[in-house]
Amino acid sequence: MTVTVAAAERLMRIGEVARGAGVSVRAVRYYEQQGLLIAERSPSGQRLYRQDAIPLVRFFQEMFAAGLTSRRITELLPCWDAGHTDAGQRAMLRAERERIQAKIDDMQAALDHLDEVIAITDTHP
Amino acid sequence: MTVTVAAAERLMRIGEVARGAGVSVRAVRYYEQQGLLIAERSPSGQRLYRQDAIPLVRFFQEMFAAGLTSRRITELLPCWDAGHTDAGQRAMLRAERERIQAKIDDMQAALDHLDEVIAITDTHP
DNA sequence: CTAAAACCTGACGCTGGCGTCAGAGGCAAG
DNA sequence: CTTGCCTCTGACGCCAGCGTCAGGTTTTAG
Repeated sequence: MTVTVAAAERLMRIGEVARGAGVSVRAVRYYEQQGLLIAERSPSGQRLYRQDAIPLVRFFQEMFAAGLTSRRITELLPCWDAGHTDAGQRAMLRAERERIQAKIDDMQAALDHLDEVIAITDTHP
Repeated sequence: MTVTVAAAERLMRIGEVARGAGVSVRAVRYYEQQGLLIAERSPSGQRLYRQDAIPLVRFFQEMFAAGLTSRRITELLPCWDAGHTDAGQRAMLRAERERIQAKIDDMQAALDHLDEVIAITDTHP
C-alpha cells in the first residue's frame, strides 16, 4: 500500500530567490505586485517561495528582455504552467512571437548598418 | 576652368522631414534638442533641413530600435558623416556592436523558449 | 542576549523618447 | 483680408521596471 506524502518542499525567502535568479529583492517584490509571482507567507508575514520560483524569475527576465510587459506575461502565464490554453491565448502567443521576430530583424539590420560604419572607419582611419 | 557653384539645394520644413521619415514633428524637434540634427533657420525662425535629413532620421530610428540612446548616437555621429574618427570612437562603435549582438542573442533565446511553449500548447490543446 | 543581517510596507524618484496641450506667429490661396 | 494649415517655444504628462530612502519587525550568528 502506497501513501502519497506531501513532499516537504524546501521553501526559500526572498533574498535567496533574488540571488539565485540574479535580480534585486525589489524586483521580486515588484513581480508579486504585478501578479507574476505569488508567494506564500510565513506567520510573521515573510514571503516564502518554492524552488521553481528561481527559473520562473529567470523566465520573466528573458521575456522582459524580449520586450514583453508584465501585463502580457501575466496574461500568458496560464499557457506556461498549465496545459490549459484557449484560442485567444494561443493567438497572443503567436502575436508576441511575431513581434519579437520583427524586433530581431530590425536589430539585425541596425547591426549590419553599424558594421558598415565600422568597416569604413577601419579602412579609412 | 571649372567653377564649383553651391548647388541651391532644396530645403524642407519640418513637416516634410517628419512625413518623409515616418516620425512625428515632435520627434524631429526632440532630435534637435538632443543635438542629433542641426537645422538652419529661416528669417522667421522656421527650421530648414537639407535632403539628407530624412535618411538621417531613419538612421536614428534604427539606432533607437537597437537600444542606443540619443547621447550615444551624438557621440558616434562624427564616425558617421565624417571620415574623422579617433581610437575612442572606434572602441565605442565596437562596444555598441557587441551590446546589440548580445541583445539579439538574448532575444533569440527568448524566442526559442516561446516557440517551445507554442509547440506544447499546440500539441496539447 | 545582543548585534547584524534580512525582511516588511509604503511611497517617491528616475530614465528616455516622445505625446500633448497652450498660446502665438508665419504663409499661400481665394 | 481672411481662412486654414504649418510652424514656433515652453512645459507638463506618460509608462515600465525597478532604485532608493524611511521607519519598523524578524531571524540568525556568535
